Parts: sequence; C-alpha cells; structure tokens
Amino acid sequence: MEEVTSKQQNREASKKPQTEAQAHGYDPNKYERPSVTVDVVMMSVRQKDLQVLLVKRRSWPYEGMWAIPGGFVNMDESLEDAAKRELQEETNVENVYLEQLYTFGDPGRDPRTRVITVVYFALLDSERLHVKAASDAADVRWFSVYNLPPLAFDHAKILDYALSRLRGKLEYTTIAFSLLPEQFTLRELQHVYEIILNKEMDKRNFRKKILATGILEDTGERKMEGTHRPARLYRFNPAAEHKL
Amino acid sequence: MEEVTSKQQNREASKKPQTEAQAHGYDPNKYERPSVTVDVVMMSVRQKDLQVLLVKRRSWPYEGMWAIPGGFVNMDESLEDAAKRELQEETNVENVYLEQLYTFGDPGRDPRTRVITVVYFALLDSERLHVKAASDAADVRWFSVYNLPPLAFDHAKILDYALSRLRGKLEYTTIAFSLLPEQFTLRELQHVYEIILNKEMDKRNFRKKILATGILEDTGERKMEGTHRPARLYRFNPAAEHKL
DNA sequence: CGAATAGTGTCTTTAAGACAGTATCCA
DNA sequence: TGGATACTGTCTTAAAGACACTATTCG
Repeated sequence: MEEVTSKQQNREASKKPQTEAQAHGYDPNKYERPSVTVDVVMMSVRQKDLQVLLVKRRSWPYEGMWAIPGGFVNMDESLEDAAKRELQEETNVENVYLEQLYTFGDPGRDPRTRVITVVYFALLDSERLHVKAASDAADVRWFSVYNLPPLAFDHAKILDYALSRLRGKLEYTTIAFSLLPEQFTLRELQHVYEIILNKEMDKRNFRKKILATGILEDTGERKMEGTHRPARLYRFNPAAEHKL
Repeated sequence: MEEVTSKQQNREASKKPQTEAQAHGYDPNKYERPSVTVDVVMMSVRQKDLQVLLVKRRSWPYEGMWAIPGGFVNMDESLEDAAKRELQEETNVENVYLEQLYTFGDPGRDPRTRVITVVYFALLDSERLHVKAASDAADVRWFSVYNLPPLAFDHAKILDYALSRLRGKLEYTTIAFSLLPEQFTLRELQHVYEIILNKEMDKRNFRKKILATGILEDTGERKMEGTHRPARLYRFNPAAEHKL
C-alpha cells in the first residue's frame, strides 16, 4: 500500500501541479525523499580471470578510490533502462545479460545525503567487449574480482554479493553462455565455470554433463590454435533452455 | 559511482545546509527525486492454505482495491527497518523471517508520482500470528495466494514473484521452518511443502529425505489430536543448517 | 616423431522415486 | 474392534564423481 500516513513531516515546498494527482488531493512533495541511483556491476571473463569494471572517483566523497559505475535514475526512465544507460556510458556493447541484483539503502552509506542504490548485474562476453575510450583511460579499469583495490561506499559488500549470486546461478541457469562469444569450445566453457567457481573440474564429467543436457549445438566448425588437435566449436541453443 | 553528472535539471530549491556535504560543494537537491516506499509481502500457511495479508485502500488511486501493505521509507531508517516497521504496524509478531525480494520502479506504476518500491518478503508462523485489530477489521484480511482479489498497482506481479521465490528457496534452504511453530510433526512440515509447491508428495520419501539431513531434532514429545496414534514432535536444529 | 591439447568410457556411489503393509491411539 | 493417522523398508533408476588412455594436429 503506497498510502499517505501522517508520521512524516512536510519538509519540502510544493512544486508545479501534477494534474491528476493533485485533483485527488495528493501532494507528492509531502515527504522528504531519498536519492535513488542505479549502479551496474559489469563482469567479464578475460585473460583467464573473472574481472569487474570499476571507475575512479574524481570528487568527494571517496575521491580517488575505485567504485562501481552508476548514476541517478531519471524521473521518466525505468530502473532497467537506467542500468542500460549506465552500461552504454561505460562500454559500447548491446544485448548483454542484465539482471537486478539487490537494493542497498542503509542511511549513512553515502555521506552526501540519503542514497538508495538499486544494483544491476551485467555479464559481458570478452569478444564483443571494448570499454569506451572515455575522458581518461586511467579512470576506468578492469580488476580481478580476486584482487580488488579498496572500494568506495559499501561497494566491496556489493561485489561480494554479486559474486555469490553469479556462483549460485551458474549451477542452475544458462548464465555462463553470456560470458562467451557465439561460438566456443567445450574447454572454453569449462574454463568459465572453473574461473567463476574458483576450482578445477574433471574434463570428462564436465563434457558428459553439458552434452547430456542438449543445450549445445555442434557448429561443424573447429578452432585451431597452437600445434595440436583442433577443438570443435559449439553454440548455445536457447531453444533447449529448459535443461540444466 | 554515485557521481553527479550534468544531464538532469535542477528542479528543486535547496534546503537547509548539510554541513559536510555542502562544504565539499555537493548539492543534494540538484536532482528531482522519486518517492521510495517499502512494501511487505506477508505470507503464512493457515487453514491448509498459503495466504497473504492484504489491506484495502481507502483513497485514490485504486480506492477500495486490495494492496500489499507498505509505506514511505523514513530518511533515517534502513530499508529493512522500514520493512520491520510495516510488519509491526499490521501484526504484532517479532523475529519473523524477512528478506528483500525485489525493487519495482517502472514510471507510471503509481499515478500519483514516480514511486520506487523496495519489496520485502516476510514469513509468519501460524501459531504466534495474530493480525492487529486495526482501525477496521474489514480493511485487513488474509487471502489465499491461489484465489486473489483484483489488486492495486502492479501488486499482482509482485505476488507472482514472491510465490516463485518462495518455491525456489523451499528446495535448498530451511525457509519452511519459519512457517511453523517451534514444535511440529513431520506431517505438518510435509503439508507446508505440499501447500506451497501445490502438489502431493510421498510420505515415506519425504520423511526419509528430511530425516537424512539431520536438521530435525526429536523433542521426545508427542502431539495427540483426534482418535488415532499420536505423532512425534520435532524441532528445527539451526546448528545443522548446512544440509538440505 | 615429439609436443600439445582434444576427445572418449566404465565403474562406483549417492540420491530420488515408486510402492504397501504394520503400529498405535481413541471411542 | 473399527476408524483414523503414524510410522517403516526395499527395489529401481538416474545423476555425480573418480579415474587413464587414444586421437589429431603442427612443426
């Protein structure tokens, strides 16, 4: 129930009329409002490592520290649209995996004012990905999630949470495929699992299990690199999503 | 990064100074802010049914329709504290299971103004529970999740989401115990599973599986009701949380 | 033919599921 | 002793895990 109760105080002056609402005697400015931001945790598997994109803060608070990219939500855009906008401000990829992660809103988490942040989680495949050559390249960088710098705000907690969500979903969803290009070898897929779960897996059991689900389609092509037998290239078959 | 960019307009007049923030040249009123509410989906297993507590709206919008209880977040309380406050406004139970569910914030979901709602999910055990005799008993009621009235806002979508979360977590967490009193029979536990998953389960396999995990402790007591053999009473052993 | 990675099969163990009869209490 | 629910065990099937050798390519 988004009902007006009488506990809070009116601390804001009223603004321009919002026709229908005001016709019903509803004053949208009756309560003091927190700021709402959307932060986007962008992860990718690169260089045999699970990495996250961070930006260096250029002003108070936490000036010079690294932080998860984010920004205010516009009044007329959905939370997901705000997340997509942030994503495009930092990278130039589209159609990435994007889900809402959690909302963090403890008073005091931001010294400026009360800030509630809705955190989204994006997974980028290493191939299509290139970070925008923003103002200053030194201000936007990939970091290993296993070796993070000191982080601004409560962002260390947020990354912990993102990693555990990723690990959980890896087991019962097809989330891993969003970290790979369209075609990939079984070994590459296994590496994604191993890097995220941070443990080695048995090659034979892994292949058996994945192939048994029927979510992979043999492309007929092969990937040759180095001086050894080439590997088959597979592609994810979304039609067989159900299994796993 | 909760960084001030220059895209949005300054539509609010500044308020009283917030010392540290303003000393750093940060103006907390630079952006128009959405309203933030916390809604709490309260569910319980009662009368062999999974039920949710709803309140009847007394004013525009959606006047007379049923809605999930909720309210504005105070500037100095955490989101979880706001949820606990809502919980206590409607019921008089403490120490209930409470988790954050999801944040809904589409523009237009509330005709009054932009409202972003952080939804929490509470599970109440049927024994301790009694709804507060609020202003008017007819305005607060339990409904079967399998037979809901028309709901205000996007609340039908929210309840769908809550139910699927509950079903998912039932399988790999000990969430079911928060719907039962301290002592319960295996049959009662099985009924909780059956009611939530909406399917019958085999008694022998269910008991075998639950007992094998070691999360139950035999109290030595028995529950007698009706003219038949009494059932053993168990209690949940949180020390053995890991299994399941 | 040596180096390097791709690719394959069997056995064991564990968990899940199908299935029916005996035990205990009360009236 | 009849009615009602508690309680129990075996067999089958499927999934997970341990484990080692052959195949193919390039230089």
